[in-house]
Amino acid sequence: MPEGPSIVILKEAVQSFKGQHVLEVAGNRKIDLQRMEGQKVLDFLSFGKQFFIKFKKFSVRIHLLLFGTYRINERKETAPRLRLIFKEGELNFYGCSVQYVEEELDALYDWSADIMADTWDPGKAKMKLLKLPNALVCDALLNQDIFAGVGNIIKNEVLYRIRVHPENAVKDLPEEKLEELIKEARNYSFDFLEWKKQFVLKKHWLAHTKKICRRCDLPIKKLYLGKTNRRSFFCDNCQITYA
DNA sequence: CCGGTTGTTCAGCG
DNA sequence: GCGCTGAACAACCG
Repeated sequence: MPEGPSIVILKEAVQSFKGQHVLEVAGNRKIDLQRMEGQKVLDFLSFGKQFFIKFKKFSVRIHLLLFGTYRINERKETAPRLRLIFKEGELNFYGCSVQYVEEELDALYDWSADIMADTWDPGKAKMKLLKLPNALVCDALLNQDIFAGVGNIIKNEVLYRIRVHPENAVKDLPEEKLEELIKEARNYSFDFLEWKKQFVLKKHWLAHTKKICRRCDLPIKKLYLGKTNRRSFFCDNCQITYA
């Protein structure tokens, strides 16, 4: 479910509830869910992998983490963490983190760091990367302060596409390669979005979970790399180490 | 049926 | 106070 593009799909899918009042709230999250009852949904927003329901005096932040799911106008067997019932339809969230945010969202988030946002700022991403010269690129791509919304799949696919080995340090990449990384992080994320909508995302994976490199026919390596220690799938032969 | 994971936070420790 | 590690959470796929 939950890399940035999937949250964009969620946001688009709930737009019809915008402006509606919450008639009833349920859920097993042990915070004061009733606070939302009677409130009008002013907006639905996303920042990276986070989804927000904006009310007048507060917002609700939902993070689907690894396993979170949602249903719109239908229910799963399991108990929802949060259920919002509107005049016409309902919204159910399962297995996710649900928190209130009291602050203005604009004060908390740098929207230009959201890989999917219209306001995405590649120049700013480059500046942030240059401040982390020793970070491995596999970690840098997962850094939500720089690439909010990029997850492990996007990481692996971007590095494979631009033929960069995941263990390069940021400072070792030639400048144009660093810029290509930034550009492709966004570009692949939009491919992800389209493929996910068409239910053909997996079919398009070139590296993630793959065994053989389609370029050179040699085995794809699977290693847990970097401080993030996440699965990296890459081709030693095709993906360059610059150091 | 078990093992693994598209993610993050937090406690505990040195 | 720092970074690092492991646990915890949770649900579905192969």
